[in-house]
Amino acid sequence: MQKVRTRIAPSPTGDPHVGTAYIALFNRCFAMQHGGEFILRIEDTDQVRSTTKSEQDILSALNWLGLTWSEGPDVGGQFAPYRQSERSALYTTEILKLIDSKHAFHCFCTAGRLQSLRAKQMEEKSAVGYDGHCLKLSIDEVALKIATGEEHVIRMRIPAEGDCVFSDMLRGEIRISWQQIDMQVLIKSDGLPTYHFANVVDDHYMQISHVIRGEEWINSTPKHLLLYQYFGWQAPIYCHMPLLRNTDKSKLSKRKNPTSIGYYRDMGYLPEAVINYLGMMGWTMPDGREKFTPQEMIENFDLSRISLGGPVFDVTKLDWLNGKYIRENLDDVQFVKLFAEWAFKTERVTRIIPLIKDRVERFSDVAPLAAFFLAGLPEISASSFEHKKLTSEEIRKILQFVIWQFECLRDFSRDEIESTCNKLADALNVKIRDLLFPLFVAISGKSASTSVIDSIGILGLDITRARLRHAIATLGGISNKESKALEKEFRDFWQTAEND
RNA sequence: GUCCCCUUCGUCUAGAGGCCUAGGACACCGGGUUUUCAUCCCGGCAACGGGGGUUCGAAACCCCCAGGGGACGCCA
Repeated sequence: MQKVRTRIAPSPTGDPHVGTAYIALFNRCFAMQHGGEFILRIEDTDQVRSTTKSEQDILSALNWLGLTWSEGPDVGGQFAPYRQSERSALYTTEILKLIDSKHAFHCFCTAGRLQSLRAKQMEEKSAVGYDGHCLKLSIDEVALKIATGEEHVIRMRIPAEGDCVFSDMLRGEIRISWQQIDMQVLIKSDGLPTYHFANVVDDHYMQISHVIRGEEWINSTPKHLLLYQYFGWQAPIYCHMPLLRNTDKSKLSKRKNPTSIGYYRDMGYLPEAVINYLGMMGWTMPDGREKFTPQEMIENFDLSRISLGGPVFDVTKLDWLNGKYIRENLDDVQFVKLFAEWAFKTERVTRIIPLIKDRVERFSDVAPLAAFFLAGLPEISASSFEHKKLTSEEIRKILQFVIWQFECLRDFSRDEIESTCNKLADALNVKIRDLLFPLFVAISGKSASTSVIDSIGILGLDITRARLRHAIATLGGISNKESKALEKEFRDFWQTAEND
């Protein structure tokens, strides 16, 4: 039997997501249960959004959780490189095969044409998708257009009729009509492959035996299978996991939940507890015990025990489990060590001390001044935000805009935070000190504290966002309707700011 | 809108046709231990989405409906 090889293939386009860790956990667990290999591949074919910082953050977050891999961009391996941006030559030779066999074709349609096509299809309520316009081009026409340097993409052909039938390890037979499948772009106009193409090529050459991924991929599986068929390769076995959910059952998102692994680290969760908690999303030990290690999970793993209902990521239960780990797994010596490592990282303390030094007359003043750097969410109430000029509504708006602005920052540095606040104060036509007032309360729990801008920089985006969101919730929250209006206003503001 | 997936307590789940009067855990409520609180222990509340079949028997199997979710990008 073929050796089991699974992978996690994150895209380095944002914060390390708990959903990535969740899927990684099950892939790794399955591979190790079968004495196979678990590998990590970076899918950075989106040149615009991929960043090396994000890649580093993702690797370190997965490492923090103990989700180690035996092959990856950092450790190498026999199928290196493990970063798609370094594998371009391979995609180029592979796409040629599909063009030769007429399974792929050049498409010169403009974005404008595709847009109006889609609009027309929507209006006629017919299926939305590429209409095969460039399929009619002769070989000579194509050659000419390429020779003149006309911008183009490469798409895959899709059968006109029939169904794609495949078997999912968890869900059994799934049948999707080819008419539902669009002629997917395989190579973008920048010459780089899309996810669908690179993913199939790499999974083949990296000898991936089982693809365990989120159920959001079910509908594109036919494309992937078809590519394997076009190439004459053996396809892996697919297994689509349920998606982690927000409390309202929608797909877990940072708008509604802390999704960044960094948040859980910065809040002082133990990696063992977080990974245990993820392991009980959709899966249970045969004997029903809830506290277990990754090793115990591997020893008892049974993929068929996965339940398919989308599990709600419920922080309350994670809190209980984390407390259980702290109480039961840490003796006092270990507690001291881990707590100190978490709280007193030299680099961090070095940044905090200058902020409080001028305010300290005795060392006994330090803890009250700096406590909020070591805390989770401050204890605040709506009355904490009472202000002589700003209404509660204005304050909620400020807080929300600040969150959205912070999320756009490339580099969450003190200076960027400051200029963001200044810009926002201008745009909202309030004084900077008034704009900052709700931030002081939200971040430190008090209207007076150390520089809130420096504090935010030290706390980092994950904790900052959680506190700002908590403040909004304390003020009664923002209704859906209100949120829509704010989003529109925010976009307008952003556009005018861009034009400056 | 079209297609696909899913559906047991508020939440995570057990359940592979009779062991189900549906079990455990979190949360919540009550009680006990504790100088207080927390921990810990004990107890309580609370669910098979609806309708049809199949069967001697359905939470479990089939069909329909409803609800939820996802996909429909030169993002992954």
